[in-house]
Amino acid sequence: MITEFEQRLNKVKSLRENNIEPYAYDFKSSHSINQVIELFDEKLKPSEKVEQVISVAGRVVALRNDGMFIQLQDQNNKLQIFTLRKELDEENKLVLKKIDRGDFIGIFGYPCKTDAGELSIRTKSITMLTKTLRGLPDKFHGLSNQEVIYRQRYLDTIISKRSKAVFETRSKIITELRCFLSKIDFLEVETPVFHPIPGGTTAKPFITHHNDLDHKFYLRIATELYLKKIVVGGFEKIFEIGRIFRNEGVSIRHNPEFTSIELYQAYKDYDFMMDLVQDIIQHLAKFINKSSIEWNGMTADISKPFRRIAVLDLIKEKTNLDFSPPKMTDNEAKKIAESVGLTIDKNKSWAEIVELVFETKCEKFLIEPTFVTDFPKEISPLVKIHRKDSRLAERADLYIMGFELAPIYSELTDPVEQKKRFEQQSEKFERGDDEAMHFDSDFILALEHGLPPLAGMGLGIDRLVMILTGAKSIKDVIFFPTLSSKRAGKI
RNA sequence: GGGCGCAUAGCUCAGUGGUAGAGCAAGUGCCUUUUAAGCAUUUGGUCGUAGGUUCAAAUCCUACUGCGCCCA
Repeated sequence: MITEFEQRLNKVKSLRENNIEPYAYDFKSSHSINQVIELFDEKLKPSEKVEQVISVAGRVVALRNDGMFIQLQDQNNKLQIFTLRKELDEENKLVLKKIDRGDFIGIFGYPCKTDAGELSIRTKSITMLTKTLRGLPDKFHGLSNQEVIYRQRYLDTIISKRSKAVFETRSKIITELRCFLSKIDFLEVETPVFHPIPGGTTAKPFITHHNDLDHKFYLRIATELYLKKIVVGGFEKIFEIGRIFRNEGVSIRHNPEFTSIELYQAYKDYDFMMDLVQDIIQHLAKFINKSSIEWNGMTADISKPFRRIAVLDLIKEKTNLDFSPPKMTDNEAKKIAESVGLTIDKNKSWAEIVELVFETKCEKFLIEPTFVTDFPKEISPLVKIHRKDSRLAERADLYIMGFELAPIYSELTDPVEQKKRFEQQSEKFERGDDEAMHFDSDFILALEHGLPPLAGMGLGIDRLVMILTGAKSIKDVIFFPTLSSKRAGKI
């Protein structure tokens, strides 16, 4: 009884016995596969050959006719290798014999076309670059086991062109985002991941511990408060792209660690920031050649100006419920919400009810890009009070495809008001709301030194990549999504 | 957190109470300008884990683990 793994180990041994090292140190390719295609594909007719030796390297993804035809794959493309055994010396024959699907090889040979007209390289010599001990997934069906796709992403991206393209696009989007912001004079900054007090949003944090300081730290749930301190320090246009950690469930749109960009510009308000967010998203979409996007069976045009509507108007539009009368009590709000079948806890306030009605009755209909504006101030503790309605805050949330993509604020700059809001949040925390904000006196101290008028936004990069690439799950745009560490099955 | 579903060979999957199967991959031999190459042949399994029911369990039941989907 001998397993495939052992057979391959034997091949390693056998190559070494013949003084062939199956794990090479380097290989000098004269051309990438794309270059070979570009230079020779149109030039050659079926059965023709060029008398020029070139070299290419890559991974063997298919073997046909007992190794006579090999599909070689490099980072960007595939190319056929055509080998006539009788044209090889003994050493090369041995290497060819030992090649398995999955191995990395280097080839010296002549560009040619087969009788069937496929561009190939006619082998002069073969070098084993890396011998694999385990085979690739099924060449026709690929990988279908989701768990293996996530735990062994490398197998997925070897086999699935589509999956690989998603990650390439992700990288390009982030690079272009930096480039775009740099051109309009934003400065990229970095702030701590370890926070003594979790802040900047309402979410459950991860807790960790620093041994030497013997101190509890939280992994950041937002970058907001540190970034505002940087603005206090004299920086007017800044952003940070970084990992955020939230101790919450995993779903098609939530990964416990995800990448966000937060961006702040001094002397501006949320109206300005809505324009900027729209510019950024439209620019990135254009950059990857998309004017409309498809996601989960829905389509949205993102080339037009995004709709802007106040949350109270939106609720009116979608449900016919009116929560806008100026002196509406919590109890009146409760009755209105219950008239459409919602169950409302006794202690819920008008603000919380408005939020709930929006989330349950409106959110999912926001397919086209929409800025929902002017949320109740109570549920927006870091946001300036609306200049025209003291119940509301100058906050806008961008929705696309039925989910939230970016919150935008006229940031609260009044230290006394901020202190009051923190106190309210702390009370909520004391009452058992473990997502409520903590009181952060360091942040208040910074505000007391003066934060200029400030517009801010946060954008989930993973979600942006999802909608721009059509990926159904956030896990499809994260190389290694968070999974439980216990391994199922055998590997 | 709740509900539903899935877990069988390296990969993709059949098998629903009675001797564990196929295709691909891998080994051997043949063929040789193939396109999921072909022909012949061989190897490969603690049927996720632990219990239970049964003369008999991959199959039925329970719990657990992992993954997926839906809901909160």
